[in-house]
Order: sequence, then C-alpha cells, then structure tokens
Amino acid sequence: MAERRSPSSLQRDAAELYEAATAFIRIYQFRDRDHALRHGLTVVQAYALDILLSRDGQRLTGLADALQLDKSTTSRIVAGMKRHGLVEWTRPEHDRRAMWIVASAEGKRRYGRLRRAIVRENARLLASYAPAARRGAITILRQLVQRAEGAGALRP
Amino acid sequence: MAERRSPSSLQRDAAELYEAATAFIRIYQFRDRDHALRHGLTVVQAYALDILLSRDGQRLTGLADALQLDKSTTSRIVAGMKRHGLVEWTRPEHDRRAMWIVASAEGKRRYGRLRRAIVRENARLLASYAPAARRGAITILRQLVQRAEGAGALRP
DNA sequence: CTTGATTAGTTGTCAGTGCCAACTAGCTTG
DNA sequence: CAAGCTAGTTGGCACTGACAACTAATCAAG
Repeated sequence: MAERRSPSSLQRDAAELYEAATAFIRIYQFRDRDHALRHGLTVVQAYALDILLSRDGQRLTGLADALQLDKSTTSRIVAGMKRHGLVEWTRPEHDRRAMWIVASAEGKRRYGRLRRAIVRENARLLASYAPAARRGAITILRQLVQRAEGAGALRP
Repeated sequence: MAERRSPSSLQRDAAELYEAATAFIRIYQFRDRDHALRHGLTVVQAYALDILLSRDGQRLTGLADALQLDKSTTSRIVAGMKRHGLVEWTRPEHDRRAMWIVASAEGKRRYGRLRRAIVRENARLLASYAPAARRGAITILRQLVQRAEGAGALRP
C-alpha cells in the first residue's frame, strides 16, 4: 500500500471530483425536477414540504433559513403553496405576527408519492450493486456532504 | 462476509440514497451558485460555458439539448450572455438561419476562474482522504451518474 | 424552379424563483 | 408609553422556464 502521495494526484482527483459532482448534480437535478413535476410539485415546493414534514411545521423565517432563501422569496413560495392547497398555517397565539406553517394532507400525500417514486428508482439503480458497495456509495455521499457543510463558510 | 441479502436492505439503502443524494445536491448546488455569482456568472451561464468550451462551440439547438432546456429559454439565455459579453456567435455560411455560438475570451476567463476555485475547494475537501478513498468517492459518483443516465428514460 | 414541408431561432405570454429595499404590524424593553 | 426589534408582506427588478405562434432559410418534390 506504499502509494506515493504526489501533490498532483490530489489536484487531479479534485478536478475529477469537479467533473463527477457536476455531472451527478445535473442528472439528479433533472431527474428530481421531472419527478416533482410529475407529482404536481416544483422542486422548491418539494424541498419545502420535506422540511415541513421532517419538523412538524416551521415558522416562515425558519423555513427561509432551511431553504437558504430570502424571507420575501419564501413568503411568496408559501403563498403559492397555500393557493395550491399544499400547506396551511396558523397564528401562534403568543405571537400573532408569526405563522406556523404545516403541510396539508394533500401536500403530505404528494410529497410522499414523489419520495416513494424516487426511492423506487434508487432501488433499481442500486439493485445490481453488492450490498457492501451500496453502503459504500451512501457513506461516501454522506461524508462529502458533511465535509462540504463543515468546510462551509461559503459566505465569509 | 456472509451478509444476508434481505429485500428490505435494498429498500433501506434506496431510501438512504435518497436522503444522501438530496443533501448532496442541495449543498453543492448552493456552493456552485455562490461560486458562480462570485465570478460574475449564473449557474446556467456556467453550464452553458462548460458545454461551449468542451466542444468548441454549439448550435443553439445543440446547446438547448445539452442544457435540457427549451430552445426559447436557451435563446434568451444566449442573448443575455451576449449582452454580458460572455459569448459570441456567427452565421455559418451554409445555413444562414443557424448560429454558431462560442465562448468569448471573457466567458472563457470567468469560467476558468470559477472552475479553478471549485477545484481548489474540492482539493481541500479531499485532502484528508487517503488516495484510495478519494478514488473510490470519484468512482462511485461516476457510476451513479452512468447508471442514472442509462436508467435514463426519464421522459418516456 | 416553384410550391410545400421542415428546420433554426425569436417573440409573446404566463408562472415561478430570487434579491433588495421599503413597509406594516406586533412584541419587548427601558 | 416610546423606541427599537422581529415577523412577514409588498414593490420592483431580473432571470429561468414552458408552450405556442411566429419569421426566415433550407430542403424535397414535382
């Protein structure tokens, strides 16, 4: 295992990671967009529902933070989702400026279907991997996420 | 290594791939958007330049196909890039309806800087992996891309 | 060689995403 | 209670994206 660690190998790998990650993102982005549209959602709406469902609801500001969007943008997105019957909100009685936004039954249903469709496709994608390789793929994705988050500081 | 292959393990892995891939995409998307904006490009403009530079130019229709966008959208994007001095085009003399779109010097410069910035960040990200693990990460991303492309048929 | 079909791009229209700045209304603190 | 802070909304702008209708150039018959 006496691999020679040349600086250029790191450089080369970093460049290859750029290519691979770019390709990965583009493919999965398009795939997700198609799936979402097929289930009557936009990508942002699907993200928003994911956040709302994973936390039993959110304030608008919290949702904006989670989506990394301006609260004005988020406000309009939530308004649109309300119009389409995907979310509902109430005013917490102890702070009547705020909204407590939750997914509606319809929102939950659509997001659930979308998620299941993508998971089904993932299962097809992973089917021919050996279990250990599957776990490896997932672990590596998670690590890259963690490291990118940690290295974060993207807005210095 | 006598791992028991239960159907539910594939299901579970598929669900975990969903979580991991979603997180990955969101992180890298934001990262790329920040980088692009910092270099005076939007994400779509960066994609377009990537395509134009990797092929010595493109027809509008070819660019639309590569970007998976409607040609009307692509037309406006190219118009915007022209306005911002990122691309230029000529009319091939054998078909004067068509455009041959190429990146301008400025477009090339900005894309190059953007790419190098991301590769630098990737290098930091990968630095603490053992070389073999780095290669593994890249290989797996590539495989997932290939399989997703193959399984493609996203628009049946 | 002219008509008819096809192809390349553009434009109109609409909806959605996204930002910043300015705003309203409710809450908190001195 | 006044001043200031916080939660969301609205106005204005630009970009992304789709679909349909359009212009102009090329190609295919006849």
